[in-house]
Amino acid sequence: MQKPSIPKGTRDFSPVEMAKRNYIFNTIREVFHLYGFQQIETPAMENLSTLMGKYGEEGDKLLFKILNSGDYFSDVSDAELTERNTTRLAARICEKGLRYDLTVPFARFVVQHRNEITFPFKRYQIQPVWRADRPQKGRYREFFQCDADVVGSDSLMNEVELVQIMDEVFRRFGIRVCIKINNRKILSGIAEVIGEADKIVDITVAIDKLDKIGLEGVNNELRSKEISEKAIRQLQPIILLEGSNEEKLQQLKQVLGGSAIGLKGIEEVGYVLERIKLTPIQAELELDLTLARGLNYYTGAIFEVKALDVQIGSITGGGRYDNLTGVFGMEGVSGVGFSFGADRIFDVLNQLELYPADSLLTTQLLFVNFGEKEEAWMLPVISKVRAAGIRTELFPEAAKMKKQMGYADAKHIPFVAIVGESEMEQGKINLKNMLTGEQTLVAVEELIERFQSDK
RNA sequence: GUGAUUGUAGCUCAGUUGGUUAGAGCAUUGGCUGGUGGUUCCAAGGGUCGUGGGUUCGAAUCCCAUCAUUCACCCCA
Repeated sequence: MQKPSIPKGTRDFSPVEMAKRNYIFNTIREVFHLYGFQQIETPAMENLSTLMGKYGEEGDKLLFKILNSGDYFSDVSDAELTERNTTRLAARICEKGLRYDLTVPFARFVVQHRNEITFPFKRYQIQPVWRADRPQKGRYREFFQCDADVVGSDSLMNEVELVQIMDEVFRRFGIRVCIKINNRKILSGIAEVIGEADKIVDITVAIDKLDKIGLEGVNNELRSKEISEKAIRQLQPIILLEGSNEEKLQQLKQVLGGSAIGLKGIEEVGYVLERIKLTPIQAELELDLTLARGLNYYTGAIFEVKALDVQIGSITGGGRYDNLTGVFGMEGVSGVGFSFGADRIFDVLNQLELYPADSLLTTQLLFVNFGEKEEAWMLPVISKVRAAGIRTELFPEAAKMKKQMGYADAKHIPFVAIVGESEMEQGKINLKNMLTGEQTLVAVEELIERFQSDK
C-alpha cells in the first residue's frame, strides 16, 4: 500500500485554510504598508556560505542542504568518502541551502544592494523558512515568517513604532495580547553586577524558562551552569521583580547603579515606555526581565507578544541587533525588527473563532445549469453580473439539481440562480437564498442591486 | 541528538485469553422519472490490519527488527 504523503513537518493547506491564512497575511500586510514598510522577497535557497555559522552550532545542524547537480562525486577523493564525515562531505557536495530565517537573507540583501537602498530602510517580508528540526506540536519544518525590520537607524522611535504596529495588528485580529519588552543591556548589567558577566547567555537562557519550570527549576539550571551560589542569591530579587513598569525601573536603577551598560538599558526602556504613552495602545505593555528570546544576537530592545486568552507560546518576537550586516563586511548598520508567528496566530484565531465571516466567502452566486438553451440565455447575464463585481459561477454541466445544489452547499455559496424555461420566458431569474430557502423572481438589474446594497 | 507513544477503509476509531470470509460512524459514488441543497430511505465501492522476519495447526492480536507517527526534552517560531 503506497499512499502518497508529504515530508514530516510539512503541511498542505486546503481552500478554507488558505482563505484564513490570506486573511492573516493581508491584515499584517495592510498594517505594514500603513507604516511605510516595503515588501521584498529573497530566494528560497541561499549559498551555504551565507547561511553557515550565523545560527550557532545548533543552527548549522538544522540547515537543509541542497545537493549539487551533476556528477558531484567526481571531485571528491576516495579518502574523503571513506572517512564518512558527514559534515565535511556535505561541505564538498552541497553549496546551497534552504533559508533558515528571513533575517540573515535580509542582511545579505542589504549589503548586496547597499547602493540602491535609501536608509533608514523599512522592509517587510512574508515567506516560508525551513528547518531540519524534529517536528512537534506547533512546530514545523516548513513554516512562514512575517518579518518587519528597520535598518540604518539607531533611533528608539523605531522601537516605539514597532510596538504600535504589533498593537494595531492584534487589535485588528481581535486578539487580546500582552506585549512584553525587555532590554539586552539590562541583562548584561545584571550579569555584570552579580559578577558573572561571561555567563550572560547561560543566565538569560535559564531565566527565560521561569514561566515553564518555575523558580526552583531556574535556580537548578543556573547551578548546573556553574553560576556561583552568591550570584544566584543576588539574582533572586531581580527575577522576581514586581510592580508597575515604573516601579520596576526604579528598583532596577538601585540594583544596577554600578553598571554603565545596565543604566543605559534602563534609560532606553524608559524612553520607549514614555513615548508609547503619547500614542496610547490597547495591548498591555509590560517590562519583563525574564524575556531573553533564546538567540543572543539581540543587543538592545527585546520584544515578545503573548495571547491572553489562549495557552500558547509567544506569537510574535523580535528585538534590536547592532551590526546586523557586520558578518557580510558592512559595519555600523543597526537594525530593529520583529516577526509575527503566522502559524501560531492561525491557531489562536481558530481557537477563538475570530475570523470575520466575509473573509471566508468565495463564490457569492451559482447559476444552475439546465442545458444548452439555458446556457445560451445565461452567458450574457453572467457576464453582466460579474462585471458588477459579483463572484459568480455557472455549473459547467447540466447535472441533476441535487448535485448542483449540493455543490453550492458544500462551497457555502449563499445564493443560487435558477433559470429554466419559465424564467427565460419572463426574462427573469429565480434567485434562491440558500440560508433561508426563500426564492424570488428578479430581473438582472435588480439582482445586481441586491448584492451591492448587501455590502 | 535524548526519552516515550501509536501504526486496522479517505477520516475518527472498534476488534474478546490467538480461531473461519476484519467491523462501525462519517465521507464518497449510485438509486427513489433531471425544478430544489444543507435533514429521510435503500444500495455499492473501498483494507494482503505500516513493512520484514519469527513463534504457532492457526497471528490484526504474542516476540524481534525496521520504517513511519505523535508527544516531551535540547533548541526554537
